[in-house]
Amino acid sequence: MAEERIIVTSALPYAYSVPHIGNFVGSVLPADIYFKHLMMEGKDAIFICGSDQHGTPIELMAIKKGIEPEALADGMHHKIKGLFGKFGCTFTHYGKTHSEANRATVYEIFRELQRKGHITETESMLAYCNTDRRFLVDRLVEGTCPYCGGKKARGDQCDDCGRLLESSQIIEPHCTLCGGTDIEFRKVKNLALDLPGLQQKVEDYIKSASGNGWSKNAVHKSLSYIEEGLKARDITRRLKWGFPVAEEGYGDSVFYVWFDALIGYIGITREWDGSRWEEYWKKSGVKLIQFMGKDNLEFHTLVWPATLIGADSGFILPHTIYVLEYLTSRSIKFSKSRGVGLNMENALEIMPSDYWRFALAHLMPETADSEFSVEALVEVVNNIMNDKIGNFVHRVLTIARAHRELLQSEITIEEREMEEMKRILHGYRDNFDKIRMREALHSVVELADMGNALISARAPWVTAKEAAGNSKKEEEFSKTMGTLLGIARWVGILIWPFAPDSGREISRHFGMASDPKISDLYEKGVVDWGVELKPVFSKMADKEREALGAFSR
RNA sequence: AGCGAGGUAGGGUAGUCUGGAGUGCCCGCCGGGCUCAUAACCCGGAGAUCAAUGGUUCAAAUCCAUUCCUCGCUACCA
Repeated sequence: MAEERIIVTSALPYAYSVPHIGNFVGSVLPADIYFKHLMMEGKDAIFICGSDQHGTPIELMAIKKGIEPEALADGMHHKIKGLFGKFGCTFTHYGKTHSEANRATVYEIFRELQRKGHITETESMLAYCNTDRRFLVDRLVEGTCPYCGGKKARGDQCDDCGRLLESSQIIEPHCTLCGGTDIEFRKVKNLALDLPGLQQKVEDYIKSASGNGWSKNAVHKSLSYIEEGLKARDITRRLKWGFPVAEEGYGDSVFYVWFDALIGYIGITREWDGSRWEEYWKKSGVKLIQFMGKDNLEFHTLVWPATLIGADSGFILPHTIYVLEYLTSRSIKFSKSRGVGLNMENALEIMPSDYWRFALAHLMPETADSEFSVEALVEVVNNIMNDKIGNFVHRVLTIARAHRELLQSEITIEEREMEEMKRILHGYRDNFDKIRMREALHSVVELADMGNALISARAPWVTAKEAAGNSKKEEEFSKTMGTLLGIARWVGILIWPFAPDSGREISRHFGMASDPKISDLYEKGVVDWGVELKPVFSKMADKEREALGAFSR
């Protein structure tokens, strides 16, 4: 039987600012944990992610800084890529949307959509600044709000009354780029994806695919959009930064950022391996599993499948669309649009990446928004990760080292305990199958709980004292420690997707050098006495709490 | 406003699809144990009208209806 092949993706972070921890926990972290699990299971899988580089905000920022958008986007791309690396993320390829491979893919898919009649035109009024000689997106037009008279209304929304606006409604509009008032409104055309024409096929697809572990939110929301009726969605914009649209009448347009960002999943795979990418994207039976935050829902459940269905070029469709909810916080601020608050960069200055990975996985908003606070973080890090897991491993290894002469060279787990461990392992794998990673992590905690209970019940430190000249006690001690060391070894292996550095550190004590596999659980275990023993984790102290406190609201 | 998702001990969550004793987990609280370990660990206990109201049912946290509260989406943001 051919081995199942899997593509894991995370929503592409926008290369505008450093992602905050809410962004991280909402897509890249779950995707990375899930991918690591697949690696442990020995699956044929790749993990694709990268920078979403085009679009208005980056173009505007570049204008403001007086540099080329590409330079800006590439700079941020390298920074973000480096940060994910520091957080232990192991992409098969972390690419970017502004690449030749993606450009080629975008044009190919566009041509197919066009050839098959899925591209229509839309018309709208758009502000044009005669001074800057460019079109102005709504938010670049400011003036007086027609409803409340507020002076700082932007073309998309009035901050004073909160109403959504059209830039043409603004009274006395001026351009925020040059400050001038020489603005006129011109009728512009855009190319659009004919979603109404593809709606039926998308609906059929959602109904057949959503059984594959889609979140409730994703299914209900998508079907509700379909019930309302999909509208054509623009795929072009009057901007300079992006892939130019090589069509008559669209000389000053580029493809809209969402269009090439979604196609970016394919483009990035192609950038990774120009000859093998089709073995992933165009082979039936390949499972595409996509992670994203709920803000990205309809792009992935509706627009993206519609694009692939419409192009009809043999592309696979998403198997599982896994939509995470939000990490929210009343106490700590993190905002991407404003670029303030606790982001991935300053998080690392507070604690090592494993602490964040573990704690964020424990608080992961899988089924509902989850509340993030200093107290919640301290609780997970200090009580669960450190006291339960770290301390368990440490105390077992300490006892073992103190009475090394009483132990057999090979770790043997007692039968009854082995059954219990297998039960926990079954839960762990089962939860990963269902993509319930928070629950899977809980199985690791359960294993440590089991170990802590066993160590109390058996009190090996007592048996060790009684073992002098007593072969029965010696055997008892040796059996107990075999089981305890076995549990500690399992903890090191199973914690790896969540906290890879710590998992490896624990595993080193058991002579394991490379990244673990599930099959390693049943391999002969030994203890490497040569490895220096020190606590795996430490608690968050006042210093770390204060550092976090600096990001309080 | 419309559309989605939530509201379960003091706090945080799972359970809801497929109804069957309030069943589970983490913290906190109370009592006990242990001294191998990082002031850690183990055992036991108290604590919940499962948001509210009405309905279906032998039986409702779970199904239906209505109401209230929270979050998200409804952008020429991505």
